Parts: sequence; C-alpha cells; structure tokens
Amino acid sequence: MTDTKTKIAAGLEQAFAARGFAEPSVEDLRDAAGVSLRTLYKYTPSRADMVLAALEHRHGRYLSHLFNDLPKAQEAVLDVLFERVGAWMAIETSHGCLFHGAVAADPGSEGLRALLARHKAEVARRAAAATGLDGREIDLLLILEGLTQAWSLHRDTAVTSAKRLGHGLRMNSAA
Amino acid sequence: MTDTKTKIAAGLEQAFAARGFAEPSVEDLRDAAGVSLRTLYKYTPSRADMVLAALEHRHGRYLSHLFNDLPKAQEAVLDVLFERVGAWMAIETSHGCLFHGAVAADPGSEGLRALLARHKAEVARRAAAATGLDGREIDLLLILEGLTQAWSLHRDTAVTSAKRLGHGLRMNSAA
DNA sequence: GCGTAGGTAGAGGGATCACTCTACATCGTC
DNA sequence: GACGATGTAGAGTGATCCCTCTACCTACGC
Repeated sequence: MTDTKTKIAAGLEQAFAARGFAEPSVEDLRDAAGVSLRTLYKYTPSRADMVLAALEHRHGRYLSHLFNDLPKAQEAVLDVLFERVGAWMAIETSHGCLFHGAVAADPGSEGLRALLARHKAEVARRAAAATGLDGREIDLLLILEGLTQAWSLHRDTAVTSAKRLGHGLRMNSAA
Repeated sequence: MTDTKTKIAAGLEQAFAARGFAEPSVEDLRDAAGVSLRTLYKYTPSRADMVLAALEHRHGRYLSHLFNDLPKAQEAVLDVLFERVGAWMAIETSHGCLFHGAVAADPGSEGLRALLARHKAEVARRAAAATGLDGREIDLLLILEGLTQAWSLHRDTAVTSAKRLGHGLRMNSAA
C-alpha cells in the first residue's frame, strides 16, 4: 500500500485541480483523499495545509513530467518541453497554472507565495539547464507562463506559437 | 454623482483585486461598493454577479490603460504596451491576471469562462492592430500573458524580457 | 402637497462549513 | 493474546455566509 501521506496528497491534488480551491468542502476533500476525516486532519491540520500538500505533490509530478527522459540533442529539447506543457494541460488541467490559481484564491498566504516562487524558479532553472540556454531563465519562464495561460483558449496553436518564440530566443542568444 | 451602477462595479473591482475572490464576504463587498446591501443585490442579484460586474468594469479600464494615446510610430508601440502592462501590475494588482484568477476560483462558471475568452481576444486583437502585427495575435497574447504572470516574481526584468521576445517576433514577421 | 423612484439601515433565516471529539476496528509484534 | 499505533465512522459545535425582508428616508416632478 502506498503510504498514507502521499495517498492523501495525490487525492487532494486531483480534487483541487478538478474543482478549484474554493468549492470543495473538507468533506469532499476527505472523499478525494480516501481517508477518514481524523486522518486527513492528522496529516494536514487545516484546510490551508491541504492546499499546500496538494501543491507540493503537484510540484514533483510536474517536474517529472517535463524533465524526465529528454532527448540528448539540446536543440530539440525546447520543442519537446513546449509539447509536454501542452500535453500536461490537456491531461491534468483545463485551466491555467494551479499554483497561480491557489495564490489568486488566497492572496494573503505567505506560504503559498513562497511555494509559487520556489516552483517557478525550479522550472526555469531546469528548463535553462536542459536547453543549454543558461542565463535566459526569465525569457524561458515568460514563454512557459504564456503558453500555460494561453493554452486553455488556443490549444495547439499556443504550442506552436511558443515554439516560434523559443526559436527566436535561441537565435539572438548567439548575438 | 456617478451613477450607482458604475460606482458599485468600481468598488467591487477594487475589493476583489485586493483580497481575491474567496475571502471578501458580501458585507465586505457592500462596504467596498459604498451602498446598502439592498441596492447591491438590486444591481448584482448574486455574489457571482458581483464578480462578473467587477470584471466587466476592469475589462474597460484595462483596455483604456493599454491602448489610449499610443505613439503613432508602430515600431515603438510594442515596447510601450509592455511597459504599460508592467505599470498596470505595479498599480493595480500584485498578482497575475484577475480574469484567470476568477476562473481558477470558480472553474465551473460558464459565464466567467466566456468573459475571460472575450477579454483576451479583444486584448490580442487590439494589440495586433496597434503594432501592425496582424495575424500574430496569438504570439502577442502569449507574450502578454507570460509577462503578466512572470511580473509578480521578476518585475522589470520580466518587462525587458517581453520586449526582447517582441522584437524577435517582429524580425521573423518579415520572413 | 403628494406620489414615486431609488436610496439607507440592519435584523434574521436557513444552510453550510471547518474543525473536534467519542467510540470502535485492524494489524503487526513481542 | 495483550498492546500500541494507526486507521474508520460519524455526530456535534460554533461560527460564518448568502440572501431576504421590513421599515424608513430623501429628492424631485407635477
């Protein structure tokens, strides 16, 4: 049996991703987590902690999805990354970044903001490393963010647009 | 006296922008709108309608802020637009796009999704028209979205990054 | 002077919610 | 076979929330 903590985190992540952060009640979250209310509160002592646990779990899954088993040739990596973002959106979330959504739902939480910053920084860092575009972390992050947001309205068109912007990035990288 | 409807919409917009969509109670919103509870419900018969009214108001203000009094020379317009986005974020919102935030807070609302789509489509359309980059609406939208999201973490660095990406866009636009 | 339109003030209902607590089940270990 | 750790089941509590409703006020046209 998978240990209880990750089972809870996985269930919470699914619930928040599917229904947003405002709507699901703690009892809904209990059902999604597949444990009793007492156990749920043992691992996540408040509803805010449930949000944090869900995002922490998603962070790990997102990094794996994007960066595992990338092609060796660095020129090919960028397109693959953008395609994987599109695939992630199609499978996991119909709308925007869950981390930004969590902060938007509760702008007063310092813990959420810190987690968001950490998540984005690590995505940008690993994207730059994987593509060889060191020093261009923020350019990469901007395209990735734009793709994530625009995908919900434009699907594959947004992916090809991100690829085009990414290629331009590599061109004037040499300059 | 400004008419009651816009006074309410302006107050609601400020309240949601400052405190998110989940936290403020209807009584908080009443205080922000500066009217009585009865009048508030007369113009916006449910809390969901209050969200819609606030976003409708912001839509108009955002378009004015971005597109009024742009320079005549189209080559200069793109940079001005990105700077205005940065200025908007600094003044109006510390975090992300309010429209995306509203959808994230209540993913089930069809009305919100429709409003989001309309808002983004009009921003992209007018940005393309103002810059002369017709046919590149989605590229422009992707940069604008990326800038809006990344600004909260990287401030001016995100603006200069958007400018760089925008210039690349113009270059291979000739190709 | 009076009616009407559009406003204020605020109490109250009915429902929901986050969270706690009691009582009981299961299982591996000595 | 007793025990401690870890789990389930679910009722109860106090607070909060959205929304309605009654009662009253003010400005203005005729």
